[in-house]
Amino acid sequence: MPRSRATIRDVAEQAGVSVATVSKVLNDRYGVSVATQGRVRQVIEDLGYQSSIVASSLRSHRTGVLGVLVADLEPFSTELLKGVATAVRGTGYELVIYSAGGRSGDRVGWERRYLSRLGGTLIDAALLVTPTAVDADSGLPVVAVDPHTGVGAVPTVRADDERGARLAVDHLLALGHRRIAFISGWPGLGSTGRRHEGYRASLAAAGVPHDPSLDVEGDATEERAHALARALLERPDRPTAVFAGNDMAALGVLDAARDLGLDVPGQLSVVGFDNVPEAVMSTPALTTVEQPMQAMGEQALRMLLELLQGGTPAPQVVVDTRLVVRHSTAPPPAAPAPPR
Amino acid sequence: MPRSRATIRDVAEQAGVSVATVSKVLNDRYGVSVATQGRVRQVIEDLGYQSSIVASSLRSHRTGVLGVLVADLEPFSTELLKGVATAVRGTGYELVIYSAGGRSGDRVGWERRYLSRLGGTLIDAALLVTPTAVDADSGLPVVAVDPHTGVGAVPTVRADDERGARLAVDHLLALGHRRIAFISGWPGLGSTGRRHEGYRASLAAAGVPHDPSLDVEGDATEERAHALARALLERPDRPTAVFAGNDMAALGVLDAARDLGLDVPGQLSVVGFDNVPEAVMSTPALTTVEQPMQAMGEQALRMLLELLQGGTPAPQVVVDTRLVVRHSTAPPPAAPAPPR
DNA sequence: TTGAAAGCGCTAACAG
DNA sequence: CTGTTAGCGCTTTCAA
Repeated sequence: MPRSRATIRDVAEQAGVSVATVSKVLNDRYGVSVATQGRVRQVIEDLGYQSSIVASSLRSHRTGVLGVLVADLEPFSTELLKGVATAVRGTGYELVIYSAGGRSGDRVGWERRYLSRLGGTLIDAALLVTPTAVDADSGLPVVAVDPHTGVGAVPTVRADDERGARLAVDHLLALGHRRIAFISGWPGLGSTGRRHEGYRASLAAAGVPHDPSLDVEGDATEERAHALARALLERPDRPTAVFAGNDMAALGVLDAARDLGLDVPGQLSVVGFDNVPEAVMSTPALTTVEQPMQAMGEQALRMLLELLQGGTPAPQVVVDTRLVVRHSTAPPPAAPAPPR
Repeated sequence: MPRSRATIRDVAEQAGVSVATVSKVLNDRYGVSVATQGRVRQVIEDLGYQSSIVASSLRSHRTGVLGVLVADLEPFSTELLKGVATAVRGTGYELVIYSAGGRSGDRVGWERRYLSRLGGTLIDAALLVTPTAVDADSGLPVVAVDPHTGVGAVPTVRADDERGARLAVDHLLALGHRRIAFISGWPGLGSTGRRHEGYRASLAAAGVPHDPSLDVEGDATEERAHALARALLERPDRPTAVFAGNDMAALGVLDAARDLGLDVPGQLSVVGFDNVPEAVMSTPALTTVEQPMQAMGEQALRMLLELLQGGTPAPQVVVDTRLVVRHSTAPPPAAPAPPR
């Protein structure tokens, strides 16, 4: 009985063949007699042998595993991962996920380090979720989902954030709102910038002047949005609606409103962005802009596969967003009837 | 300029030393002059060199990475992972997560295969979340969280499920309910069995006869619980309360009640188990039994670390559960005042 | 203080 | 068809 894990050598000895032969049957290579093959397979079975991914990839420079690098495991990345997992099924590739664990300190360094320590030996390609930077010369096929601005020539999948934001703000405007605040998502993220632009554009198109004091910078946490919203809502000239750069932030706004005894949507309308599962379950259910997170994950993985096969995927795939009206939006208090 | 990633050889050449020396400075070994050290570090910097985890671990049999194997990325495992990520911070270990992607087909095989292909070469130890089976002889330090029944001599962390279930059912009984249905979680999971026992025990202690037709087998999906609950609630002698084996199932019950126009908690009380984030956000907010998922993740990782350091962690750590009463439970319709 | 050499477990020519 | 020979990139004796 093997004390530690069996190696290819153990199998070779037991089967009375060379390690090369074992390697061949392992990899379904040509040139092994059926008899030998059977014998070897039997020994493999008996010993419970499993080849070491590490050793084989070190030699063959192919691992059969795709890496996904995420900054943290939160609702957005988790949804995305579900799509990634779906798309990888049946491709023969396996998936490993590296999470930076939310530490935001050394994002750039973390991504670089992982990419280069793993690349070529541990993973064949990588999917980066909201990466801060990507070296084009990492030598590894890479696809990014919603990267920070300035991330270079990497194939990217992202949502049509600007349009989504306009949809959200147009909806609020159509309800009669004029004082519409914006609490942004993570600064630096491409999507954050585009959603902000959509907000400004929609306001401008409606001839509503932009009030910078209603336009604040948040991140993707409920806590921060909560604090920000509180400050906004305690003002005498408080907004009648808040558009949050992502759902978690919107949930924080909902909380802040509850704290202050403000009825949503009676006294305050709130719109989010993303449509994470949590948005459906809030009280009231959140009106939000949906970006198809799972589909984005699937799409990104497909592009990675294409890259792996030597193809050239589109440099940027933009997926549609759509407004999902639930119960956190209504006309402003004492508003004129909305224009029809 | 290096076409592909720099290797230790490139560094050695550039610095005019041997690879052995580079390896020494890389690993902070004794016996390198300060001058050489500086020179080597400089070259490493210049070349952007990162040692390959794979190659180094192949030789040293130590990787510095801990693996977490999860069947899927759902609310429970995700919460747990947050705790794991917290506990790993500052230990010098890195974390990689392998997800089977929810495919339930070949769970046992998947776990074995991964454990043995990665063990010793890719990960130093593994945390298994709801594993179906663990070979004691995998040769790798392993800790399990809420394993299936029959998983052998592996250190385990789990919640006090039976007590939690009793808490839930006692609460329902105290409110005056007598017809209390149970929709279980994944069959086979240890926690599922214990929660079921708690349900039976609580009923028995109160002298309420057990009605097998109210005791059905679910899993951890909203869909299945929805269907099951629908069937239960359409019966003329429908239960006045449902205790679900996990929150996702409870959410499915809530949905089913909504479909049928049943008011919760007015006409039906619902209790879940886990207290996932989604439970707070449902309408009405879910009364549920909390198991400290993040803490469980932290605990499990600490045990793994202890194992790694040659220690002997407790064979089983059982963490407390507690009832969180929110708004999905109330006395049954037309019930007598609850006994005080 | 340094480097040469041996090998981790495996695959990839190539020769037999 | 099968085995021999060379490594992949790195760490680790052990001599120099």
